Amino acid sequence: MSGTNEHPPAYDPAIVEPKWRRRWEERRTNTVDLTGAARPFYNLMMFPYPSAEGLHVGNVFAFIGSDIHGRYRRLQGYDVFEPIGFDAFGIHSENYALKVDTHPAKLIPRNIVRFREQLRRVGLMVNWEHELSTTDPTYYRWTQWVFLQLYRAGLAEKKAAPVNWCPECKTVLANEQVINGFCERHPEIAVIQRVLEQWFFMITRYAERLLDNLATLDWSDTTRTAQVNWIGRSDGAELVFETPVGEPIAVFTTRPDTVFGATYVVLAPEHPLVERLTAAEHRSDVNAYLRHVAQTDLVSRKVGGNDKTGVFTGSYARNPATGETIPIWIADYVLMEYGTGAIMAVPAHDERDFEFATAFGLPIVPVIEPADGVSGTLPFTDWDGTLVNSGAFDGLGCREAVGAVTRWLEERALGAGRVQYRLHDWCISRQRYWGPPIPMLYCDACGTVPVPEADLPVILPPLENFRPDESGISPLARNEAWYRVPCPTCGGPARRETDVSDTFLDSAWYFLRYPSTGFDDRPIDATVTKKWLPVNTYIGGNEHAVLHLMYSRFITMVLHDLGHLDFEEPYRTFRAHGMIVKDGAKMSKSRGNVVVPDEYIGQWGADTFRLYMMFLGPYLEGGDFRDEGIIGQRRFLDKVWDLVGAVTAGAPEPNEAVRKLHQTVRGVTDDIAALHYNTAIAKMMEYVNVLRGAGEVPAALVEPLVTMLSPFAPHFAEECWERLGHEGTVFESGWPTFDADLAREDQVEIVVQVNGKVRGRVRAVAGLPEETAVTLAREDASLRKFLNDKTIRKTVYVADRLVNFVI
RNA sequence: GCCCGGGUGGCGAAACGGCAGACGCAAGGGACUUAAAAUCCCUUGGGGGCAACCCCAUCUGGGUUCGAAUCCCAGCCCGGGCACCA
Repeated sequence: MSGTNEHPPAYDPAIVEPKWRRRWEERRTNTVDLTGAARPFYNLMMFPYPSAEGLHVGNVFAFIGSDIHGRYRRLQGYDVFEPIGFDAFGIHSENYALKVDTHPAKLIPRNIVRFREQLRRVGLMVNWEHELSTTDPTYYRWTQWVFLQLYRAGLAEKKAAPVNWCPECKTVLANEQVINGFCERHPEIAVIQRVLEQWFFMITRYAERLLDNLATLDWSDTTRTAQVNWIGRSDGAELVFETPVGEPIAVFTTRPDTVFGATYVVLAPEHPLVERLTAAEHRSDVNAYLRHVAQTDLVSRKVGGNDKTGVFTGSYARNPATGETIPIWIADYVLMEYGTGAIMAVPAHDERDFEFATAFGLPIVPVIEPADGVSGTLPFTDWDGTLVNSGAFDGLGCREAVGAVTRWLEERALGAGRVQYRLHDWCISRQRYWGPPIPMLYCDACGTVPVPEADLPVILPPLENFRPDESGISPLARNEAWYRVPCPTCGGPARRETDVSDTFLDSAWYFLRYPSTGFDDRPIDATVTKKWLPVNTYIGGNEHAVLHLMYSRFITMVLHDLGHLDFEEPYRTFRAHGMIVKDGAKMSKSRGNVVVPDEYIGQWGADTFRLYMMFLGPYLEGGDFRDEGIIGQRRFLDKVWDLVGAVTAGAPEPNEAVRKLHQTVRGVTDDIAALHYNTAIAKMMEYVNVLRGAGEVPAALVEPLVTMLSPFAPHFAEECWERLGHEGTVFESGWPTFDADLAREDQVEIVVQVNGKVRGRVRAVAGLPEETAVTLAREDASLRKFLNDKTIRKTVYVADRLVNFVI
């Protein structure tokens, strides 16, 4: 075998990568002992929706970044659990299935096979023994169980609610499928609204806790801010406007200080008092208006600013502050789902009311004078003003007037302080096929009855034709054999709920299931959950900053309150990574700019590709995908490969390379911890460049490099580790430590400035006292012409870095 | 309209308020080669100068500071999210 002119083998990922993937499987390298682990660390990444196109580079970017974190934690000595699964139910899969005319039950398993293969090839430290899919009855059985827990807790309610309806598709559309009021699939068809019975989760009852807890979480600020805004807390008051029909109109306002300027009241078209307050002679106008509103879809109704429409009811209400009677109008700029569904209109101090009052010739009474005394143009909506035309409150500042006016009205039972949230209750009904059936029954005798937990799962029945139709009722309603069942309570005839639940319910609890996938008789095993949860680090995209992250926090809180969990926040640390775009735009099938990683991984290997994705730009910011420059990462690996092949025995002499090693360990450690992967790679490259210029390189200088590189290029690092004579896995080598003394430079270059401009540099021993350094700087020859005989007014000294003379 | 990001060489980018452009790509020159590829060495923000050096330069305009890519104010552009929320 051995020749005389033996060259070390060149690095070939096509050999190295399959070899190590096989070994990891054989040796169960990525499997953690869930019961025995001493230092459990739960590293979570967002499970993908297994689309027909396969994983794209955006998904892979997210996974690689999370995987690097997991591997880094493992090297620090943690027992890292890094699971993956598939978010395979939902309207995406269903719509795609309809389009290609293949049943999702056939399509999805096919896609999952492809995804698994792609994920495997990326070289993630995934523990495949805990894989899950939301479409698996052993999973959605417990999704249904979660629904029942909420129902038991009184947090699930069925009520009528408007939905978007496309008359052409003959189906309910999600808000995101409505584009400027038109159906996304039929751009010429206007979407209308229809009222259907839907199941809701009462997440609004948790609004305050969801908001307050945010301050305690270690989350990316952008994500936290998004949640704060989504919850949208407003402090204000609910005020009472008496009406001739006995029942008063309650309005919510954040500006009770402007109540003296309320010149009319507006009801949402769906407001319960509309009917009773409509005077006979206005009946036909009102009915015509209500019909008009029903023709408009929910989205374009809210897209607004412009043309206000409305109609007068013919009735009047009493302004609780002035005692005057003011007209009651109906207008669709008032939304039933926010506040009380009615407002007091203060046209002088609200943009929308001003527009409406102008359009319909209603009176505009200013009650706030701008603080600067200049009577500004109306509407004046700022807080910095004083009250006028407001009786005893004239002269008060707006902010103090809020409390004073509210208290005054409260004494007469005409108002009270109130907090309002923008957060809506979570509609979880979908009149669709591809989801877990909602586990409820309707019995003629007993009414609404939950499916007993022992009868779960309610299996989603095979259905040849799952296309939604004009009925607005789920396709499951066509399967009579399935929905007709005896009532579990009385045995009489009952029918199943035929709606399925929202995909966001599937994903709201998947992280709770991963550690417990081995238990088929319970959703969440108490012992294993206590050990592994809450999640230590969750890394994912900010596109889920509100919905998914909010829903999973809510579900976790509810399960905690019911005694199923002993923590109420699911994710200790959340980091939002950036988005990978292509040519400046989000990747999407419709844009045709989706890039899949397969070709690159095939050509360069996973390790080069992983490094490349992470080097593309800051992980937390994302960037535009392009493929120029992959070669740079391959060159880097080749250089490390050559260093590994040429190491010498013996201990390293203290020299420049040793210092650089310790600096590199320090820098890379900090960078990885902060998810600054691009600069971590750059620092390793610098170190490699130093080693290459250093002549003989002892193994002790290369081994820590291999370890630091291993989270980024795991297969490559394993092979190098083996070539360095080690058995086992590099992931048990331990994260390298650094010595601050050895990292310290003993010579520094001090920049000498005159008035902030660099005029010279002096080399000096590090750590010089200020006086010595300043003297040294002043004597520098290149400074002479700038200083000459001028007086130095001030000297600024930054240790080991700079001296600045101000003249 | 509102809320988040972001604007730095030919390109991706770096830079505790302290030498702007680390690291990498591309490009140009050279070495090796019959040749090409690969590899190695050198150059590479703009302008001036034989040169040591000097001037200009981080979207624009102001400000704070001994000193600003970085902090503050105003504006422009790009990306993402929300959208009549009273």
